[in-house]
Amino acid sequence: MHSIQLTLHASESNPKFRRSWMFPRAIRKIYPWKLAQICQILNQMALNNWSQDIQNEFSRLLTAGNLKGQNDIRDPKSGGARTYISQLESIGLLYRNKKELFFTLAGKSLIDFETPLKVLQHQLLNYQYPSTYSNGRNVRIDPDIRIKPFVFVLKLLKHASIKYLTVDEITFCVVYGHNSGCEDLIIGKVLDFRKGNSSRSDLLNFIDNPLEDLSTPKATQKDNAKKLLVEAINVANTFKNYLISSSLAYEEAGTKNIIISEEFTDVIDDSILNINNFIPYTPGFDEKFTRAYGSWNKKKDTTTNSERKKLNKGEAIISSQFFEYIGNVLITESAEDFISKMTKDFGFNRDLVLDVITPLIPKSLTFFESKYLELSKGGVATARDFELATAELFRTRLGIDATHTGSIHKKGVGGYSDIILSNESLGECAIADTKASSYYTLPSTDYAKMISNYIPNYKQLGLASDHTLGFILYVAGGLGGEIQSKLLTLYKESGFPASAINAKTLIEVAQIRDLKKDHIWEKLKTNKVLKTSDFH
DNA sequence: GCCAGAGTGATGGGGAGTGT
DNA sequence: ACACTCCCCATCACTCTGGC
Repeated sequence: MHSIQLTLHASESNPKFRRSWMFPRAIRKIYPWKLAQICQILNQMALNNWSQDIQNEFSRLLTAGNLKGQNDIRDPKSGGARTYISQLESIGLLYRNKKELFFTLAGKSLIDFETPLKVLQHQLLNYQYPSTYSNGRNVRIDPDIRIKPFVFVLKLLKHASIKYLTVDEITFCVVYGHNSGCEDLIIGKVLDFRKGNSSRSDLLNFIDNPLEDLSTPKATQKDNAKKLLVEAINVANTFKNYLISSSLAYEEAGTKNIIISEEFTDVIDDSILNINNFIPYTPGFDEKFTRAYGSWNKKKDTTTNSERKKLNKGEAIISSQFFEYIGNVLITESAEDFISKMTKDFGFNRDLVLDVITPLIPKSLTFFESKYLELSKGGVATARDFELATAELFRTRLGIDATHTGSIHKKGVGGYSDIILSNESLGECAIADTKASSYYTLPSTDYAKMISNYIPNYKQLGLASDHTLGFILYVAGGLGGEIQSKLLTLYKESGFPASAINAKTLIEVAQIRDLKKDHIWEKLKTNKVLKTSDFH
């Protein structure tokens, strides 16, 4: 155990093993709703005899559901479907026993709408080598490599001298992340890379022994360092897409820099503390490993799962399309857009569509969470969608009247805030401004806009002219700096309570059951950066 | 031990999408 | 309009299995 470095050295030139990370890339953006979509389709198949025929049928269903391209299967023994299965297995949603497939508890939770984003985060934070996947015949990651890739990179992202990573820099992790002791080596390489203002074309210069370090058992051109490096960059790109899909990190607006998501600090820090706690893996006991890996909240889930209702082929397509829809659109009461798409484009009967989706609607918000977080940090590119989604969230999920005023043009000087909230029963309204920023500090220009434009102007909108102004609210992806004291100053100067809330908190509040509108309204007046616990 | 057929999933590339 | 990024997938090199 003390000789990890030595053992690695001994196998360094063993061409039987891969020396770098690998992830299945059937799909790279593994958004929770997308994984749920694939699991949903798979769940309609007969899983007790996973033959090539069933695999081809699975491929056809993926095509029918617009989940993959419209290509016909040319090779009768196509590995396409197997790559999807391998991917679901590698993140612990599925395990295999001889010719049968089974969902793990994590996999079941995903289809059952139980906190899908948390499930994915948990699975990635527990992703480890060695594993069933890393020991797989075509992967063959060196069994001495012992690391949790996602936790390792998140820890680097927290490092004071690193702070962000690009795909090029993540390639160093892919190639040299053999155990947690490799951190210093990688930090050194990243800093050297930055110091030289290097680009992708310089990357190979930072690989010590390209042909050995980049070697994989299946590479067809084992002596072509450039090709091998492209492959490692591809793995880094896949890794980045996995990580971003889980919302644990995000791409900084306008750059290619990957940055840690502050709002998930608690789960991330907990995983960093446990970075050296591995799930035991013994080659040959693959089912045992994956079931342990996939039992994400085992303590809670002791009930025997009742057999899920099998949907027919049409219903499975409607259902899986609906997962995609609710992953990308915050739906109101009726999902009319979706219904008309399914009737017009797919030719389904309206009643059938309603039958399938009606039970899914109440919990649909849990799938929109990752999209909302993405919008909340996207800068100018997503600012408008973030305004609209926030207004919709207030209206349909918090029961508070909200009007999107961000695009109303004001004659003369100044403008209006993004959203006006109103509460008839109290005779009050409120000004809300959204900021699609990951680190919003309420800068002085915004402060001035509030004082000199939004507050004096809002009554001209005629939406709430007879209402008194109850409070001012900022909604942003992330909040930081001196925002707390600035809110207090704003309150003192304007006379109106001023609060701020981040996107994650707002969407969590929207998921709390039985919150009364007036209760939320009062909490929004508390003059501070709000937390979910403030609303209970 | 040898062979043939079945199983496997990484590899490399076509091409859609995106930014400028 | 052009360059670049990166998504998704079918192929195919390799391994395994079982019959003799």
